[in-house]
Amino acid sequence: MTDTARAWRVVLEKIETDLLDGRLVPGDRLPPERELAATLGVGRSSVREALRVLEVMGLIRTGTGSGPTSGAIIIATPDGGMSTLLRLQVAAQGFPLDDVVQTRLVLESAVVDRLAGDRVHSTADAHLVLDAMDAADLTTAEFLALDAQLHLALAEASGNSVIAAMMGGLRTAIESYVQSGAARLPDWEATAARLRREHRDILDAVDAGDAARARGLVEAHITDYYAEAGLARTTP
Amino acid sequence: MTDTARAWRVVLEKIETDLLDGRLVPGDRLPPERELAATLGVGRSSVREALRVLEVMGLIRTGTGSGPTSGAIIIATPDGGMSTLLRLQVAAQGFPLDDVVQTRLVLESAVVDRLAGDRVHSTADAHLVLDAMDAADLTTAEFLALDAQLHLALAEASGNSVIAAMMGGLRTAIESYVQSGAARLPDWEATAARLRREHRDILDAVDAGDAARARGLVEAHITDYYAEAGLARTTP
DNA sequence: GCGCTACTGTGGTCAGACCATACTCGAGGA
DNA sequence: TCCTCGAGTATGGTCTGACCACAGTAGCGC
Repeated sequence: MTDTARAWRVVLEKIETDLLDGRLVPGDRLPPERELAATLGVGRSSVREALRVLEVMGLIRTGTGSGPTSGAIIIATPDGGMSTLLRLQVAAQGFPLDDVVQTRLVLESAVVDRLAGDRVHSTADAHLVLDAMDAADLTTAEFLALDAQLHLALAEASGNSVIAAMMGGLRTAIESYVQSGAARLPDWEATAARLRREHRDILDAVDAGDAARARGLVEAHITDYYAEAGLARTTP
Repeated sequence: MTDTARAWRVVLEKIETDLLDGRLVPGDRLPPERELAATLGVGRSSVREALRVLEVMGLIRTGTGSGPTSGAIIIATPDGGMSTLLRLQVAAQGFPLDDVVQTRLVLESAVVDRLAGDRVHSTADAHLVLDAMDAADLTTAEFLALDAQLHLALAEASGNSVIAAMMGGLRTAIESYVQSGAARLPDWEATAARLRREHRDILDAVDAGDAARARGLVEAHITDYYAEAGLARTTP
């Protein structure tokens, strides 16, 4: 029965077990598609379908030509895959916008909480982005991009790659909604000024080690913005 | 240049924009592969690569034959895709085990916090699983499966589908590690008894509306178990 | 009117071909 | 000897066409 299962799944499982057993580690090259197909007794197109999944999920990178940079190479960079998954699910209405925002709230609160708690990690990157946001000639899109970068910098500073990937993905998933929400604001400049102030306050609280205050500020920061832009309920 | 980009991406983007614009909604059927290929000017194999990605991500379900259940149908069930993504990333060492456990901690704390806070949601499902776990003749694997089910029931009770999907995925991702960790325990029966007790305590706190206590109990519950099984650092 | 059969439409898979690309290696010249 | 350049080769990217398995449907014969 197993051999009647879908051919591409065979390929996927073979690679997954190779990963689990340590036969494949990041940096390794997979066998050429034609060779994989012959080894597993499936067609090359089935191999390609499996590789396509792995590529979108951020597990491999493929390169044409020959030499060390060609072929399929294990990379394991989760950001892209998480973004794609969340974005598509939101688009297909598998994830309500509200739930995405609430989840962002949970994760971001946890991030600043931890950052403020154990002062091991540096917020230097976040400060750099913060300063960049003070430029006066930013378009709305540029400002929002920096905003996303700032929140992501905080997540990365906390040192948890899973949370960082999830936050990046959540942000990407609702990016188009954030853009259109900003366009609906009555006075963007005023909002931008407020956001800048709130960002500074949050980072101040984090740097001061005041976890409770940082958490409260972050929650207000996110909740207020989405409410103001008409993107989500004010209360969960 | 964009039109010389990868053919399967064209297909993926076409479907994504159709979803975003509401031209496709859950329950709809996609055009047949051959028709999609002709419409978009790509080969059928490229279409199939895109559909494979959508299938693994949980956006579509494909069926052979003819009639209403055949073809590719939009379903938007995120659980499978999230599980696959996290499982593969953990296998490929893109996500350290510690980070997965810590993220689970963050999400689960938030879940019980919210459940205890606004008493709108019912914990009836969780109680059912809890009772099932009292059966005396459970194997380790069965107990762990129910354990996973219990935690997932709590996440679903909180009403946030994103968090529920993430928690389910995180659990799946580390399932094999949890299994092998349980096998290393000196006295499984004693641990199981303790876990049962902790589960009851957590649900009691939730039902009593004591958010702070529920949160503390959950954190201890998870942290202790992983520490005992030698799967993660005790402190972040 | 009923039941069976052939047809049709769908995804699943494979084989083969061709192209673009990027490295490799050797021949030939400076 | 060393450099340069061109042919060769290995790889992914794509398309085409073919065949199979399966499920519903229509039409035919009784």
